Formats: sequence, structure tokens, C-alpha cells
Amino acid sequence: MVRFDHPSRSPILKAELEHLLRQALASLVPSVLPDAPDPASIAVERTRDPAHGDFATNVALRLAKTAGRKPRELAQAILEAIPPNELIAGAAIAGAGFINFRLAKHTFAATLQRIHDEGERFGRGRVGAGTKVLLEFVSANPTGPMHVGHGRQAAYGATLGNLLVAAGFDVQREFYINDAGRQIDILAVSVYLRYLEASGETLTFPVNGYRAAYILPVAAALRAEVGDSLRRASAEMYADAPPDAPAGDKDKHIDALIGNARRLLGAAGFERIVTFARDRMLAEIRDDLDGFGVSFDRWYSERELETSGAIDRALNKLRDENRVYEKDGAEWFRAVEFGDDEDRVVVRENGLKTYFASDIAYHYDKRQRGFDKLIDVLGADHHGYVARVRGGLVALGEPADCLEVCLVQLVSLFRNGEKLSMGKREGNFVTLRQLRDEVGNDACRLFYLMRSNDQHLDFDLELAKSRSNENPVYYIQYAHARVASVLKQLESRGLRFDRAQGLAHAARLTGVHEEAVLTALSRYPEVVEHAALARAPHALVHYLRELANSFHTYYNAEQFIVEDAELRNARLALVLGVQQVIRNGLGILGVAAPETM
RNA sequence: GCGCCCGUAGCUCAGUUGGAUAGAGCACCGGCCUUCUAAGCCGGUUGUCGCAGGUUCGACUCCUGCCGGGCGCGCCA
Repeated sequence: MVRFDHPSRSPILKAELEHLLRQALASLVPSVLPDAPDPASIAVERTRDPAHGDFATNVALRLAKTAGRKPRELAQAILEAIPPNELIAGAAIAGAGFINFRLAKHTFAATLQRIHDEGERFGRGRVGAGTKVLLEFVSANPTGPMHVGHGRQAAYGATLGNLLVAAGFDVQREFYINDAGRQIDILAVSVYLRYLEASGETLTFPVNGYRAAYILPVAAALRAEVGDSLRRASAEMYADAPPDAPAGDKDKHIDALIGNARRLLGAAGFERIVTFARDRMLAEIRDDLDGFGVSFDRWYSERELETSGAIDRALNKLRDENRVYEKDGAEWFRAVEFGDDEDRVVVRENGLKTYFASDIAYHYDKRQRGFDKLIDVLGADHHGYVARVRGGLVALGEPADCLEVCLVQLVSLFRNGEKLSMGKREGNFVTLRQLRDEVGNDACRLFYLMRSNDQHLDFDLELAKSRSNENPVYYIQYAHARVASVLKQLESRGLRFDRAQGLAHAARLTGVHEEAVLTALSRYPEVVEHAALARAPHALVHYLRELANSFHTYYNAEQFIVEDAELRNARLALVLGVQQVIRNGLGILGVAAPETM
């Protein structure tokens, strides 16, 4: 039996075959091939049709022209040049010039052995090579609860993080707290006005304030903490404030209110409300994420970025290198020179820095902290922002490709075939919390992850919470639970699983269903690697469904608990392998793997 | 107007640097429980891959132009 525990051996069969193929091609230079082919062009792929074997490659087709030979002829030469190995049991030239490979049976047994040896570590790879990745996701504004769109970003980001770790990257997950700038002041003044109302003042709430109900408990909590000590007459709050929209300018109105609050309470007093409100909102966000199984290594405050001087350092560097200029009293970054559509303001006419200045500084800071790769998960509505941040990084001397942005498309909720309208302004949007309460964490995460992130998501509430066979969530979980059930049955018959015997007789697993299951299991490390590199968690969901499918088919076709102990233990080793891989995969997705359904 | 995403079976969607006969779930029809959980399995039906050109041995995939849907284009964040 071949054991894949030698350091040079990859757990990924695909990589093993590609290694052999590269050796073969290298040996054909220069007799057949003029020069060494681009390694990236040398690949084997799983066949779609089992009749074509386990893996296939199209290198002969790709290289035929440079070799000046017919594809099938070149394929023959490549075939003959493949070094002796214990992996390939058969190879054939097919079609226009494909080379099909059939794996030796013992590779299946070796895969099974690995699963049992490695357990929850099975599937981990090394392509990441310890590359330091800073994965930023969600970063929801602390001005309100998270909505279903944030939920998708949370599920996507958390799973992508798990995939990257599994693929050998060194990942830090970070949540950027947008707690500076005008919006946080609007939050504070909104809370303060509700506080005044709760204290007995009567006032007209500004149209531009946060009017939604979630502000009320924050105001009540503030009052519980400070009593009437912050109460001021509403007439003073509204003194000299221009009329509110539609008659006046809603921006000027609320800015005047913020100014008045600051004057009446003192800068420190207003700061206290800002901090109080922010912390309350953040606590709720953190609580939501915890409940959803999403955690971060660090919560990075925009305010800290300012107070630490990081923003000024970045701006000064841009100034030193003549990347900014003055116009109309503001300071502009030459974004056009770095691929953006237009130049962008970094310091406003009023002397305040824009959020964009913070973002440049923040991303620059990530690089300064030693991260090779910066991955941002953003809502698709932020796509316009990518070019300018990348431009900022390049202007600061960082490579353009150090920043990678994964855009997550919008989510639409459907109930009884009707789309739910969600207006964020009216505060009637559906929160992540409400969604989780209604459909449960598992369905929530799986539904979020089933579709490609760049596909708009239609989330069917009725389907997600139906406890029926229409619901795809249960299909995978059911396979896991069924294995547990088999073991219980085994026990109740007074038998016990003999792992060593099962693995020793894995060669007896030669039925079509058994080979289908083994093939599916052996694909797992490849799927994890692909999903991580393609930033495509949905690929793992689809794989788990296929694995579950091969298991359910096997389950219906064969009895596992049979008289023949060797065969019984081999089959049990196989289905336990399925259970382990499903558990590992669901773990990456953040979905529970129940023992019973 | 400009930029990004999407357009594949009745519906919701996969389709791995371009590859072999374009797949899955749901829905629909017909079978399978005295045997480890029927939330399962087996079989059947379903396509101008939005349209038109181009590149190539080969295009759902790449390029160009249209059509349709979504999102974004502030000294807001």
C-alpha cells in the first residue's frame, strides 16, 4: 500500500500527476519540444465521464503546434516519457489528443488511510505556503444592526478564511470599525435626541437622523446610565439650526444639531455619547456575528487610525512624493494617474479628512504590519471604490496585486414567491438576526454559500425553513447522520468497528458505488485547494452535495453491516471516511454536522 | 453617459488556466421500505448556453458590437 506521508508527496492526487507530467515534458526537451513549456499550462483535470478514467490532460493538444507534431503523436511521446510510478495504473490516448489516466486501486486505499490518520486535518494543503493574508470582511457601520446583505458577507468571509487556512495560508481576520466621520456623529445626535425625548423634552426628529426603532433602547440605556445629567432644553438644541428638509437643507440641519450638541455638552460630553452609542451598536453586531459562528482576530478602529497618526503619515508620504495637489481649497489625490476615473479628495475644504484618506491609510497600515496579501470582502455596491484604494496603495509604493477585492452581490428575500422590499432608510430592512431566527443558522449559512459570490442571490425563506426533502440543507447533514446511525446499529448488534482490519482490507472495496465514493473522497483536498484559490466557497457546497449523493446511493445499494467481518470493517472504514470528510467540509462552511436528524 | 456584475432546462443555479456527448437541485411522471433513518435511492421528460460577428484544431468559456436585468458613479460613509 502506498502511503502519502513522505514530505515530497502531496495529499493532492492532481498535484502528484502534474508533477509526473512535468517530469515527462522536461525529458522531451529538446528532442521533441523546443523549450520547456510554461508550468502553468501543464495541468491534469478530473474527468467528467468515468469512462475516461480518473484524470485527463490536454497538454498534447496545447503543445502540438510548438512541437510541430500531431496532437496524438505528441501524446504518445509524452506517455512514453512519464517516469515509472505507483500512481498510474493505466493511461490511454483518446479523442483529439487527450491523455486519460486511470489511478491504481491502492491510491483509493491510501486516501482512506489518510482520512483515518488525519481526521479533522484531512484536506489541509500547502499551496498557501504560509503567505500572510489579511482578510477584512463585513466591516458593517456601527450605526445600526446588520442586515441580510451583511449576513452573506459574513458567511462568505468566514468560510473563505477557513478555506485559506486549510490551504496553508496564514490568515488574520479583521473587522474595520467605521467609527469616525459624520455618520457616527449623526448616530450620536440621533441617540441624544431620543434621550432628550425620553427625558421629557419635545422635539421634531430630523429627517436625516437615524429614525429607526433600534435607536430607542440605546437612548434608554444612556439615560439609565447618566440620568438627567445630559439633559438640555430642546430649544437650545435647535437654536439657530436652519429648517429641516424639505423646506431647508437636511444636511445643514443635522450638522447644526451636531454642532449644538457639541457646544451644549462640551466636546468631551458629546464624545461620551459617540463612544456609548458606538459601543452599544458594536456589541450588537459582535453578538450577531458570534451567534452566526463568525469571529475576528482583530477589530480595528478608524479612530485609532487617526489618533495613532497613521492617516497623517500616509498623507505626508503622498505629499512628499507629489501624489496630491490643492484645488478649490481641498487636497486631491492624483487617482487618475493610478487608473481611477477621476482624482479624489483626501482633505476637504473644511480641513476634515475624507473616509477615503482613512481607507488608504488603513490599507497601507495593513502592509506595514507585514501582510503579503490584503483581501477585502465588500458588497457589490462598493465596486467603484476598488480602483482608488488600489491606486492609493500603488502611490505609496505597494504592488498593485497586493490588494484583492471579493465582491459579494446583493441578496433578495422571497416569501411565498414574492420579493420582500427592503428600504434601509425606513428602517424596515430585514436584519441578519431576524433571518437567523426564522430559518436557523445552518440553512442560513448554506443558502448564503450555495451560490457564487458574484451571482445575485434569491433567498427563498419558505424553502430554507421547510423541514422537507425540498430543502438542500438536510441532504448533506443527513448523510453524516446516517453514518452515525449505522454505528449505533452496529453497537446494538453487539459488534464493534475494527479500524485496522477495515483499512487492511480496503482493497475489497471494488464495487461501482464503493469506487464512486472513494473517488469523491479523494477529490476533497483538490476541492478545498480550488475553492480557496478561486475564493469560491460555493464550490465546496457543490462538492459536499456530490459526496453525499455518492454516499446515499451506496447506502441504498449495499448493506454495510454484513457477516463477513473483513468486508464489514472495510465498508465501515469507508463510510466513516465519508462522515469525516463531510464533517470537515461542513466545518469549513460553518454548518453543523449532526449525529441525528 | 461611464464603470462593474449577471443572462445556461419551466424555476433556482453549477460548469475547474478554452477541450471529449453542456450538468445538478426543484417541479412533473413512474418505480423502491418484513433488511443499517424514505429528510433517501433508481428510471424518465426538459436546452437557438441573450443576439450577431471575430479569434482557433476546438468557444457556454476569450475579443468586439448590440439587447435585457442589477448595482455604482459626492469635498457622504
